[in-house]
Amino acid sequence: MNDPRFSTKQRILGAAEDLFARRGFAGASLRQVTTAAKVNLAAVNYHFGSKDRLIEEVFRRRLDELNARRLAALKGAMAGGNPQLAEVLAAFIKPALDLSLDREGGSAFVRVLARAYAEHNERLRRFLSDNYGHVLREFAAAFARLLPRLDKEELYWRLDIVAGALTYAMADFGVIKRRSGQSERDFRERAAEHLIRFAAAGLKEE
Amino acid sequence: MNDPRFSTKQRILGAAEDLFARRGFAGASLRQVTTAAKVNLAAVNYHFGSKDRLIEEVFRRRLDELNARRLAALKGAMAGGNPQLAEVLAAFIKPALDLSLDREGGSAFVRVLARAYAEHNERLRRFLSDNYGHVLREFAAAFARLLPRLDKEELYWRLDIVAGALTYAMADFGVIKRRSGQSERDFRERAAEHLIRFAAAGLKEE
DNA sequence: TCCCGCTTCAAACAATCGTTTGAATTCTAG
DNA sequence: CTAGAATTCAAACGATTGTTTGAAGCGGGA
Repeated sequence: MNDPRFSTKQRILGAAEDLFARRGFAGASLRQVTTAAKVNLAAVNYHFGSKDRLIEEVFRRRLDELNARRLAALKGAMAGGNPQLAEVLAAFIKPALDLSLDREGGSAFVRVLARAYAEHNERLRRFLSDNYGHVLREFAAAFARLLPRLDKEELYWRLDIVAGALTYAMADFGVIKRRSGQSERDFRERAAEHLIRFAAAGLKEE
Repeated sequence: MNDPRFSTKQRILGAAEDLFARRGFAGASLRQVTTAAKVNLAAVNYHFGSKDRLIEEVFRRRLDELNARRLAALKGAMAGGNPQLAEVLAAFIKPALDLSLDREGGSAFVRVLARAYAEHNERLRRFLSDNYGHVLREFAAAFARLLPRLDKEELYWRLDIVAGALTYAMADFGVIKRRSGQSERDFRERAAEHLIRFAAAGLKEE
């Protein structure tokens, strides 16, 4: 009993993640969330204070680990001395892939993440920028060292495009569907491979 | 007077487009829409029947012309006999760019379009697929002729990535901001150029 | 055992939601 | 000018929203 993995707080976060992914932040009501979590309606305001703060906690729970993995993978890729472009790209993309394979709602979360981009919500953007902006800056610096012939503006443009393609691909927005024989893991890994090769080609160009 | 460009119907569509872009379909209420449009609340249900049908009309108004332009540009690119990859890409991307430059809400609409992807709303997806799926199929066929060495699955993967990057870039999700001296048109055209070159490199790879 | 802090609960709060109504107004064709 | 259709209007509908309340239930230390 009392396993913190199934605490009221975690059950709310899990149900919120799922419903935010499927119906959006405004589209999913607290009553839907608490019903799915098998929790009393008032528990959200008791544990989180408000719906906005619940949304922030949904992000924090996943992004803390995601970005730690990304930075660790980046450090690993840079350690060898002469890192390959594909390695650095993989350091950014693979942890997101792993997250999307997490049995407990990870694939829902990447869709929530994509929604966060679509929402031009100022409060949410500032929260994400304040808490996780340094990760993007570290990767930008790494790419700058790998592609010294690209001027800064050109590099930023291309990284921006890569980030867009990644967000879109991870959230399953695309038209490509998994074939019936194929496992989810297999499908995701294939997607990451295609994405890394495509992005590497676009980044290296000229 | 009675200019159809400023009719009740069009004013509602314009206001809805703007508010859907900023707050999402669920996040923007009909009261906010009708207030912004300087129109009575009941006018939405009188002219469109329901909020869902209003959403569909917001898409139809822009997509009819967008897709007609895309198909015309594609026909132009294929007419020469030996079309370049960049031309076909431009036929797909440039009309979206032009739309995003339309003074009357075009830039809001591309953000609405991006939201449509984030919403996994079944009704909306079917509406878009039914009405505009044939455009994507025509472009896929054109790319298949241009890249005969890629097998079908590989091609679909890459087109999927391109579509994601385009959606993302057009909706201004990225971190790149327009410099103060730069005009909106200039910025958008630069974005399209980067996107076309990046996508062409990724599509041609190997 | 009793007590106290933590958590859960049913119920209600005012506000806002999409939609409907029926009368008032405006437009248009004869 | 007038009849009738098309449109706009203020008001209200029941349902649902996020949040608050105060009492009930709970578990562990004295």
